[in-house]
Amino acid sequence: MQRTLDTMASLGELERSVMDLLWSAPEAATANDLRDRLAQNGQEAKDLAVTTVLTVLSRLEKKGLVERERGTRPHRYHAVSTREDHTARLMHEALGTAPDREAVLARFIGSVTEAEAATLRRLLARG
Amino acid sequence: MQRTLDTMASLGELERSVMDLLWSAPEAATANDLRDRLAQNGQEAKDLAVTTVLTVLSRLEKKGLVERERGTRPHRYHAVSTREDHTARLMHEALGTAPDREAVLARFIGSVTEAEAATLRRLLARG
DNA sequence: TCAGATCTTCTACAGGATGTAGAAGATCCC
DNA sequence: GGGATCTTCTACATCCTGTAGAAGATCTGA
Repeated sequence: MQRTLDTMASLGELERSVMDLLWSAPEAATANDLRDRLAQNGQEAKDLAVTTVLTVLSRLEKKGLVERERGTRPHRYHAVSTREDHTARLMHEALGTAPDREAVLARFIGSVTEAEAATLRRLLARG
Repeated sequence: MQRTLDTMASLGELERSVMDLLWSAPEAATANDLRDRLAQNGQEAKDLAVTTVLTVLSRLEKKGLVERERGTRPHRYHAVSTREDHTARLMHEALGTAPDREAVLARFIGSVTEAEAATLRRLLARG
């Protein structure tokens, strides 16, 4: 069963952890960097083989979420887009799956906090 | 690997097709109804065994997306929530995965059509 | 330059999710 | 009661993800 574009966006747990690390650090990281940081992640600390991290990075690369610099010797990896862009795109993809987008937006607005609503008003005002 | 709540929301192709049928018809449907409708779906017409449809329905039930009326003899199935509610919830879940929700909303607004932006303004105005 | 260290790629396997459906058990109607 | 209809159980294939060893590639100090 082929995964369509949108379902591809759903990441596994480890894939997600790696993306979180790449997203929260500004610098491109090596597989070893990531391995070490994963080993020190408070609650869900994972002591993984570097090859495991490399495999995950390759898969993320194939999914288009990560890019690697092949020039440097320990390859360096970085997220292709910011977490915010990625998340916004996911939201947009979800929105796109429904025929009546306005109705979806109506429900969505209803489920948003007042603070978020205020943010939205502000963003939509100067637009 | 346990699926978290949000990843559970990502459906397979057939599961998605069945949900689409349940969402677009007002009446609760039997497995046979659905089987027949799947067999007449223009492009991606699928000629499936009824048991296949039943299996999928059971799985959707387990995921909380579908409810079945056990009273009637051919059980009747219907979606638990509307497509719009479901989609809005997905969007909200996506939003929840990012620490900086406001930044996500900003990107999201940027990717929305003018018509949708207008809808949002209207919805947010009377709030 | 060469050998040990470091790094990457290949290959592999396990477990869960999904598509698919037959066999067998349950229920209904004539 | 018995054939027809319906549901549940069981099963298998494939894909995705987690996980990592083996083997190949590359680098670096002596």
